[in-house]
Amino acid sequence: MKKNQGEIVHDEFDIRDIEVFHKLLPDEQHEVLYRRTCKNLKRGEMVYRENSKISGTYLIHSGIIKLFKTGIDGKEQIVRFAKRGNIVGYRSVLSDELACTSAKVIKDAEVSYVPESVLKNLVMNNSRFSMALMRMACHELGDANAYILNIAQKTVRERLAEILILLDKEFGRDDDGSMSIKLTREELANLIGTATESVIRLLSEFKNDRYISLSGRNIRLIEEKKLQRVANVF
Amino acid sequence: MKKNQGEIVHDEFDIRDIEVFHKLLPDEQHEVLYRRTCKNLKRGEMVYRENSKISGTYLIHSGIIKLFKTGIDGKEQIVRFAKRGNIVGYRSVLSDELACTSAKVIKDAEVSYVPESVLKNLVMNNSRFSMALMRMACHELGDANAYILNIAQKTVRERLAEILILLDKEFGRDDDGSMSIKLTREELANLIGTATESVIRLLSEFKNDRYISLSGRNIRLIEEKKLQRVANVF
DNA sequence: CGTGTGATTGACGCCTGTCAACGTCTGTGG
DNA sequence: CCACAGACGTTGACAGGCGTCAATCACACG
Repeated sequence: MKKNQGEIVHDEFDIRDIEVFHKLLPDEQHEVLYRRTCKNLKRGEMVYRENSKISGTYLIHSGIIKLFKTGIDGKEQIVRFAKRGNIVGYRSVLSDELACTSAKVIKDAEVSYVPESVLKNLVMNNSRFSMALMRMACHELGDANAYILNIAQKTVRERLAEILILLDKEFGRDDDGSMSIKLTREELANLIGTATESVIRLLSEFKNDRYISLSGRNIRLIEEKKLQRVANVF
Repeated sequence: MKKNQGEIVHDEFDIRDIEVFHKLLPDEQHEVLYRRTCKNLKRGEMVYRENSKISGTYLIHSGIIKLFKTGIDGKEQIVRFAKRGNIVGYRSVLSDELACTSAKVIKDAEVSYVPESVLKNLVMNNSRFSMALMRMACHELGDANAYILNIAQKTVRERLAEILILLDKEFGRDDDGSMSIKLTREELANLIGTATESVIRLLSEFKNDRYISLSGRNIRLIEEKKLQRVANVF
């Protein structure tokens, strides 16, 4: 949202960023606006932690959040990213369970926090909204299933090639042509379920093969077609 | 379910088997009973296929269904089982997507089929039911995330030990003490994401170590504690 | 009794995880 | 401005887990 010149009042974000909330009636939207809290979060900040009780849901207006589970000896497993338009934490709220993932900011983010009671009221009273949420959850479930297949059946090499293509598509590119999402090698490893060193080796292999170019955390896809072939996608 | 008093039609199953339908009002339950179709399915029969349009959801009254995705060169990846009380196919119906899995009968099953329109009407009109369904979907999403962590970070050996414990717990045991769910070695492999031969080798290893006993597809857990340790669960 | 599916076992080797050492960069504090 | 610490990236060496291929066995079924 824009601020009034000079005075920084309007650090409130536009609820229309979040598609699923389009289904709300004007009154309901106002209710949300009234009850929500806006926050600016910097890279590295935690949004919530695995196994904690979540008392509300977070709407992402900008930036990127990673959702991950913590495994043996603290190794993270990223299960999903959330960007503008997504909401996180709703799973725990709606299923009345503890958070099954942690959420951490990857790219500075603007989020608004909507208390549990508000969300649940909306679900109970507005069936169109409820249906939209359900559709979202079901879609995510489909993604998760696809993810399981990939990790279970593909080699690390294939998974890395595929994830590069997916991330490039989902988050777009910066002006310089590099992928907009910047991950550490470790985060890439935690995403495809492998060791950091393996990611490094495979990335430089792709680089030598001229499939991609590297510059720090910036990755540019040069030969997407060939990456596709490596990824074994049909 | 009984129809007219006295006359009992045996090929109709009790809707109360499915917990989420408890939220329905009497009228709505009757609507479901009136519109549903009962089926007996034998091991090996397909319920629906991946990438097909699903026109309704299936309620499982007895038996076991496996849900799986088909990967490269046809290798199956099992993502979930469904048993008495579960419903399958609802994900595609509610998200208006093609089926992201195939469903196949593992243990002879009694299912009833409820057309899409009926399910959607219920969701739109009964918010308590809708909430219950949502809760179910969200819970499944949590399961899927946990599964991703397991496959990504654990060794085949650990995954096998863990899945044996989980299946034993979820499906119970027969009179002879063997796990109630009988899977082929290949299905076990498709569940934990490995090769059939690896499952065979590890099973006989567990057997030699006296953690389990084997007799065809019957598996009995002898030393669950030690399996737990192998599984690396905390 | 032939046929087919599933279970086993052995051989082989590559992919990948682990360990260790080192290089690079950034921010901090003296 | 430099030194230092700490996070991140890179490279090499090495072993072993696990996938693949192939042959054989076990068992059910028409």
